[in-house]
Amino acid sequence: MPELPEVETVRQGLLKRALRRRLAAVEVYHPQVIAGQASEFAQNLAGRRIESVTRKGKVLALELVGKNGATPCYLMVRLGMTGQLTVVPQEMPLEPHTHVRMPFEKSGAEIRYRDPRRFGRLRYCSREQLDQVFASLGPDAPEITPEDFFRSMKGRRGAIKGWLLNQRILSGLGNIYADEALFEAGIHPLAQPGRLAQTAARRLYRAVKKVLARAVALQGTSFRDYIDIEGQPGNFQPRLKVYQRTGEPCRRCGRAIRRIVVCGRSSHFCPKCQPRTHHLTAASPVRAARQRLPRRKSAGL
DNA sequence: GCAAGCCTGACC
DNA sequence: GGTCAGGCTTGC
Repeated sequence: MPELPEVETVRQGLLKRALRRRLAAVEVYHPQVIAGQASEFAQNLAGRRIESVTRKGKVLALELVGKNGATPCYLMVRLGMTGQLTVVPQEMPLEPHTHVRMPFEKSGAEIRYRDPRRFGRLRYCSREQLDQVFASLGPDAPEITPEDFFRSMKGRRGAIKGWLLNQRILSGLGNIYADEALFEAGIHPLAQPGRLAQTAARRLYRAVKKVLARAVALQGTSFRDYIDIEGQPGNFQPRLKVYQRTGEPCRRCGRAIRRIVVCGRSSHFCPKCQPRTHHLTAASPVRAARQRLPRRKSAGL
């Protein structure tokens, strides 16, 4: 699952393999992965040259300029769950679920977008539109200051796990690194951000940065689908302490790792290293009742 | 049937 | 505004 370390690895790969390349053409095989009109997307990008590749959180942005050096435009990429961007020889047979091809001019290579579950999106946009999307995201997780981090926790009563996953607060964490950071900090996924002790909040701040830095250094984590630009998997899997290790012994204390669902996401934690303190154990009766009843669909009724 | 990121919409 | 469930999708 591409989270910040995986997206950053892809960005670095694009810098190496796609920078200053001109797109000879843009072919879309599955318009569903394009935000907006696929024909417009293809027409606007074809013939342009990749000038830079930036990232905020899990969002990638390729800056492209036309031949006349007119206003640059942007190719925004969200990989979703199973999205893969690769740079491969044009003659390489198309893998199943390849939705977009962008062959380079004067090079035998091309960029391909493949995405079996099609949760990812490619979007053609202006600088203003890109800025809008970036502005809607909280600070990139490795960049967030302690002041912003602690301020955003104030008064928050929902689960810390959901808080870490909220891209408007800080951007880049997904399920893997949220679980890993909470383990690193010794905090239970249901703890309340606004009620964390100062020491715990500080541990979490450091844990987020540490876990992400390590994962970036190891080119990310590959579960099923993630690969980098060259098709290589990441190397962080052996360093995972809790994620997808339900029932296995904690690497710190030996207790069996547990799995619970928090905010609809599976959450893995060590019951001994991440004790259930600093949060209300009693749910309010109203909320408990709401959770018991499946909500009715609003459409179609 | 579950996993995931992101969006929408319901509820307080 | 905060919070969270549900839906999308398909390979395992």
